[in-house]
Amino acid sequence: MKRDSRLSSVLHALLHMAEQDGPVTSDTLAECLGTNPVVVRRTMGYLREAGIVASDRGHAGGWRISADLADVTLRQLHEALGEPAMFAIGNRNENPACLVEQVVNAALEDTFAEAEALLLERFSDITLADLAADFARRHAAARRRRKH
Amino acid sequence: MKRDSRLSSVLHALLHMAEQDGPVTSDTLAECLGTNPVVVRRTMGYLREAGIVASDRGHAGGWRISADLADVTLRQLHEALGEPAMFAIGNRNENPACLVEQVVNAALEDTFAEAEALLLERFSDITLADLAADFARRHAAARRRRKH
DNA sequence: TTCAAATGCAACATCGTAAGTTACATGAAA
DNA sequence: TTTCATGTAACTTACGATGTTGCATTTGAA
Repeated sequence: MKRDSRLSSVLHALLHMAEQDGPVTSDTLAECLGTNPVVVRRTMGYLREAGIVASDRGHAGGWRISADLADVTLRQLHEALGEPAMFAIGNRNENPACLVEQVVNAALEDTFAEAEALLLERFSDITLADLAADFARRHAAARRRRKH
Repeated sequence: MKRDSRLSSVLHALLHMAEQDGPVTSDTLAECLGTNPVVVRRTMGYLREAGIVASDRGHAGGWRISADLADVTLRQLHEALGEPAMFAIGNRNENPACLVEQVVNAALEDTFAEAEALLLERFSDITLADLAADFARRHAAARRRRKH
């Protein structure tokens, strides 16, 4: 299964942007992420539509976070990306005439719906500020280790 | 995302087999599932390795369930299929040097691990016998409706 | 014995989609 | 007016489940 890593990508990008003073260019972000600037623009474009980031063209342009870090949850980011499918496992046929298959679908759908609800709930609880704080903690710890 | 529907497929096949007296051929199952007999053999082969079904060659051959319906859980089937990835969303890079990305990965991994644990727990609770009973219930209800 | 019906399996083709790439237009600051 | 940046369309690539073809093998019945 090929996984959608856009949520991971935008989180990585946003935290780097949060560490930076001015705007960050697509080229810089692409280097951080190990990808192509066009891919960065394409993916960050979804966040711009959702009002989470802004982009400036021309000299000294690039990407900025246009929201409060404490207000942006993983769930919002997931929604901004178009709520891609969470699961790599699914029903063979979504609207079967076969009664047997309906039973199978119902059982799987119920189970996956419960798991998706849990995921969305956790996503709602995690903000960019939480992750930035986690980073700051680890960063300080790493610096202490280097001193010894 | 292209989803893995093998779990759905084998459940559908197993319930049809449970309704049947003798062995069921790959051709018959393929028709039920709307697919190709070779795909059926390939997928059911995993269940044979796990001891859940058996296959007979030659005349009057086909597939049989070789376990008690009440003993086979969705979790066992998932394991028999090689425990395919549950999620269509994942980290961009599994072993990043970047501390920022490590923080992102950890947050996502924790969340998805919790959801996966929930899924596996639910899968452990559902047996083929449960689904067969559910089918029998719906089947009877549908027959009653037709009488009116 | 022979034939037909079934699985076993290897090799290859198809398909869908995120990701990657190329090319060029557009806008903003020096 | 030149340079640096994004915006975007069009195309290619990568990948794995799924689909397909072909043939060997086994089994029961005529």
